[in-house]
Amino acid sequence: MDVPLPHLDRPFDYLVPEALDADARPGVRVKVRFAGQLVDGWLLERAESSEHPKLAYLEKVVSPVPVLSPEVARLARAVADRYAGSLADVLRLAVPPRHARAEKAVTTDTPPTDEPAPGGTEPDGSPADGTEPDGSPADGTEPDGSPADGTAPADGTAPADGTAPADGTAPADGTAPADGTAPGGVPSEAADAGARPGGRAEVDPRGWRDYPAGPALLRALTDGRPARAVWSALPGEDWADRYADAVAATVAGGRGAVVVVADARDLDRLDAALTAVLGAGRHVRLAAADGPARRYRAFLTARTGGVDVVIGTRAAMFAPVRRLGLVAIWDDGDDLHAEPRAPYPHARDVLLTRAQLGDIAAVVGGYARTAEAQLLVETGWAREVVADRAVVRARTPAMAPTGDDPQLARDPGAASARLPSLAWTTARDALRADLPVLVQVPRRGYVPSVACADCRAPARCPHCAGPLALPSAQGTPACRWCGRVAAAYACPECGGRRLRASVTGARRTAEELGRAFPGVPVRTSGREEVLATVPGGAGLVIATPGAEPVAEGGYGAVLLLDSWALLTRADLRAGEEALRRWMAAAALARPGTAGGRVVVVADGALAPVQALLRWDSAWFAARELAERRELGFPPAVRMASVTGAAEAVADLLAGARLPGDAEVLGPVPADEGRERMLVRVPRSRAAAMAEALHAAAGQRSARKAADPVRLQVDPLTLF
DNA sequence: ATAATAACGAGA
DNA sequence: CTCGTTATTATC
Repeated sequence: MDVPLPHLDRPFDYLVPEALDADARPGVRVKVRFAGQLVDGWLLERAESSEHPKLAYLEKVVSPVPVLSPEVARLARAVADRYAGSLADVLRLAVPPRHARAEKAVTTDTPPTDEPAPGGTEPDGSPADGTEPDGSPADGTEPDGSPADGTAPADGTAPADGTAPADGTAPADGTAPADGTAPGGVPSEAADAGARPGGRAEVDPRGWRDYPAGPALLRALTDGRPARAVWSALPGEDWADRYADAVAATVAGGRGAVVVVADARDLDRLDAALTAVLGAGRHVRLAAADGPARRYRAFLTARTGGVDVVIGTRAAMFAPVRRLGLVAIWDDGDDLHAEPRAPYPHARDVLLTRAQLGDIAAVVGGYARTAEAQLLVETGWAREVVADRAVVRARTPAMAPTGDDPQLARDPGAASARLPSLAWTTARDALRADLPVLVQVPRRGYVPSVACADCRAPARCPHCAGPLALPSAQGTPACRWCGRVAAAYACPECGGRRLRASVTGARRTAEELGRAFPGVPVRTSGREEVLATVPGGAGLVIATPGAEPVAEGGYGAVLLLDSWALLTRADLRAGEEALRRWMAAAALARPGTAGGRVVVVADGALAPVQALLRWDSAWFAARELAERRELGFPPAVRMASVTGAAEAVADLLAGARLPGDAEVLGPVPADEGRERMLVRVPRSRAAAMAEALHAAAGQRSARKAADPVRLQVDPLTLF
């Protein structure tokens, strides 16, 4: 039922009129009369009988195309359960809005039928292997709204099933759906592919040879084994080519792939790489930015089996792909991978859930490793694919930290105001060698902190020394930590009373640098205009994080400015995020042996800076994860945030039958007068917490509680 | 939203 | 004890 009310998050039975019998197949959109009105819904399965005494008739089959595949239906249910959300909400994300013209175009090319055999028996589902994608044991209850007892095997240890791969893959919990059937109730072709004896085409591992476990990973993909990898890309790595290789290896084994990237630019790059490797017409791209018609067309092409490879932004994470054999995500630390609509699933988690539910390989890749990816490695759910230190050293640009030079920084009139001398000389040398120089500058407004307009000292709260921020352009500055308003701020350094936004935008920086290096062409790449590539000769490129163009032959120098602004953000992920952005920029520099240099304007003793200098984000991620264990933050634990009007939040939590070991923290004030409470449980209780919160939300919606409450599981920002 | 149903209280 | 009103709950 396509209604978002949590208390209606379950299937309802309807009679199928004779006239609709042929079209009424699992996966089609339908309209039904519900509580007196016509509502949209999904036909999940056909059955012979119903428990319910008096059934109404199906009103209409919206379209005979079974857009919701059994695999995706099962995935959507699992994602809803994980995120304490409703199936309807997830399906809204999983199946793009119908576009009738696109549907006509695609379905006249291709017959709309494929694996879900009409009238096929539906297994009762939930093989319920007791592990989560992160390798932690799930607790006993599987709140999938499905059968009878609702209990799953409580212990997370599944017997090693016969298909457990020897190399490049995780040990222990590679559980297959017990009976070898796909969710659709037909024999899984995937299982066939895995069992088929060798002799298939082998794909050249190319750049994967730089990683000791790389060739084995590709072999596993071709052999149809569910390898799981956390990949730390080398600097200078052409990640899109590597993913194209991985997809090609999967396709060579007769299976399909889904690859998710963060933004349109990454998608274009992957698109090109894939076209080069697979040829045109073997894949489709699925992105909301491509428009409803193209998006739906791509979706249907995949759904009807026209292609077996889907790439895209997070809109593609639910893409229906036949015989899916690989899910992959690039740069999983990018916050664009977090879906902003309820129930706020993260692309990485959706893909990993998908890999877990089917016997599907997974690759989580990036230059920088997230704490979440580190958890996959530490729990043994995935194997790391990393280069040897010697190779890393050979590929890494020469890196150096440099402190902010107070003399220059205090002289706002100087053209080089923001360039410490090491950064300046490094850039000059690269330009003299006719090499391009990349300057990474945080986005204006990214860090809302303010500084003294006269001496540029960061404005700090007089009470707690927290960073002051301007809520709006003309507001009164307030402390980000304690919330006190600093009405009459006076700079402790120089006594100045005027404040300014402390982070200068890319345009301003471009002007300043243009003056510092006269005669050198300056390009900017940022929010308004993102450049994909720049030519190899001398030139300055000013880019905000995520918008750095690739330079032909690599940059001679990369300058990472305003680093303190990234590091002092009041955010749990500040360090991880800073490292991710630095590595993404530094990866575009030439290797040190070819003259590539990176200067980061930050204290070299800081851990994220250390990790950058050594190109060792695995070390940093392990440290980060250890710290989160210490503090009790995700991903070491599972957290949920409950946001809304104070009474509503209290009401929901009062009605929630949380697991005994749940901790309730807060309240802390949230924006617009609402407040936020956090619920924290050990990972083993994650499912129970989600179910309890979803049920409590159901109780509230059933009695039509007015003020809404937002439930978020593992929200990206905690404070 | 709306209908069925349970709960309640007043008057016979 | 019954009827009429109101709160509650399920909605195929």
